Amino acid sequence: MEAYFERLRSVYPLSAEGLDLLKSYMAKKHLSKGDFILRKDETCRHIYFVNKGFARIFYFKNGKEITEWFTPEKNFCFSITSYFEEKPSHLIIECLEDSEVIYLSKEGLDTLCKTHIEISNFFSKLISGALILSQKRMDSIQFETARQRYEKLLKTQPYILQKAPMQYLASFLGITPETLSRIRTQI
Amino acid sequence: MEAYFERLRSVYPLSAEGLDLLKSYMAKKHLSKGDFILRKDETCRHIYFVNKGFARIFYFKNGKEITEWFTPEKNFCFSITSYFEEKPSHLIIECLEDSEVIYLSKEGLDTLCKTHIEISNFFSKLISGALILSQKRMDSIQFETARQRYEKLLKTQPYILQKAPMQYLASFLGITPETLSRIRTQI
DNA sequence: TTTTACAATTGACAATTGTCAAAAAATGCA
DNA sequence: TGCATTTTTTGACAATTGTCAATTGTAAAA
Repeated sequence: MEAYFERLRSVYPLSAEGLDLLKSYMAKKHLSKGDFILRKDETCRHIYFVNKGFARIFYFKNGKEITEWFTPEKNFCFSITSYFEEKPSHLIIECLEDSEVIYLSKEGLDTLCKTHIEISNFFSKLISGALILSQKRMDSIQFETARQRYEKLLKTQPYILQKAPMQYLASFLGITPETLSRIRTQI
Repeated sequence: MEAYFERLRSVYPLSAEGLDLLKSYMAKKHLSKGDFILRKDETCRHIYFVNKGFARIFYFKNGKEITEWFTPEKNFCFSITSYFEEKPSHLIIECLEDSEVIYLSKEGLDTLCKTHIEISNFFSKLISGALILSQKRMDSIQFETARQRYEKLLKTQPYILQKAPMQYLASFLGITPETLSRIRTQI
């Protein structure tokens, strides 16, 4: 069995039948560094699983790129508002490395959720996980300094610091590249 | 039919049977101003619906109260991390007015979700709504100034400004009461 | 290798916000 | 009503961060 099936089961313990159902709505794509998983103004109709590689989620604010999140290997990503509200995405998801991405279609997932309670529960678990992440990140942004958040990143997700350019990290932390540079020299 | 049933159906169009199932796990409480819906270190075992009144969600950071969110009438609230991870809550939910609150038990909801696909879909819709809210608030916090957020609040939820004391609003906006006071004189 | 373009750092200065103290205003209670 | 308490506002100053410009470093292309 492929590794990402195990990852799906770590979200919610799906039966073999449940996995097969999901599988019928999944597609694997190989993308190169710089390719887009989700383009600007495209409606997000899939949940993406970065099986191999590394991606970043960003958008433009006053002509500048703002990095919102990174997606390391073996993690999910999607544009929350575009997906649920079925509107064009202001978020852009880009591969920072050559990547292998599994696309799970919203249409398929919605269909399965209507008829299969196991899939519906899987989906609940998936989005409640996203909700917890979102909540923790919000707390972090509002009530920690940029330095504290940088240090936390250094401890908990050092691979992000290794893979992502400073300018992306700076906008992710909500500060300018200059300020990040000064923080780094003082640690 | 009571008004909050209609509100539940605005989240997801439940059948009469579905509503009855939920109803059996709901309890109504009347609380006074200053009462707690959720105490510190208590595990959040319900989703709360503020049918009448007004509540705020806050926590302590370095001995100071930080307001995280307000819950106006006809809205839901709960501690996301405490509820899903079943851990003691660092968040406190307090009534800022005499309130009528509907408690929907996690235990009941979990039980129903296992066997009733309609309830499972209702729950998915409820938490995806929370996820969208969380996402939008995160964008707002990270990439708007305190003044922009104050002005947006003034436009979209003026009742919060009327009901909540300045000090709560300040910590909600992530600034000091002094800075909020100065912003207000300049608008 | 050299060139070129982009990324990261550094310095000087401006703008914003926080801190602390005090005054003014509002609120609750006897 | 009047007093006590709390909240909000104001002022002075310090600390932090942003902006802009210049410099250095790095990596891909010629």
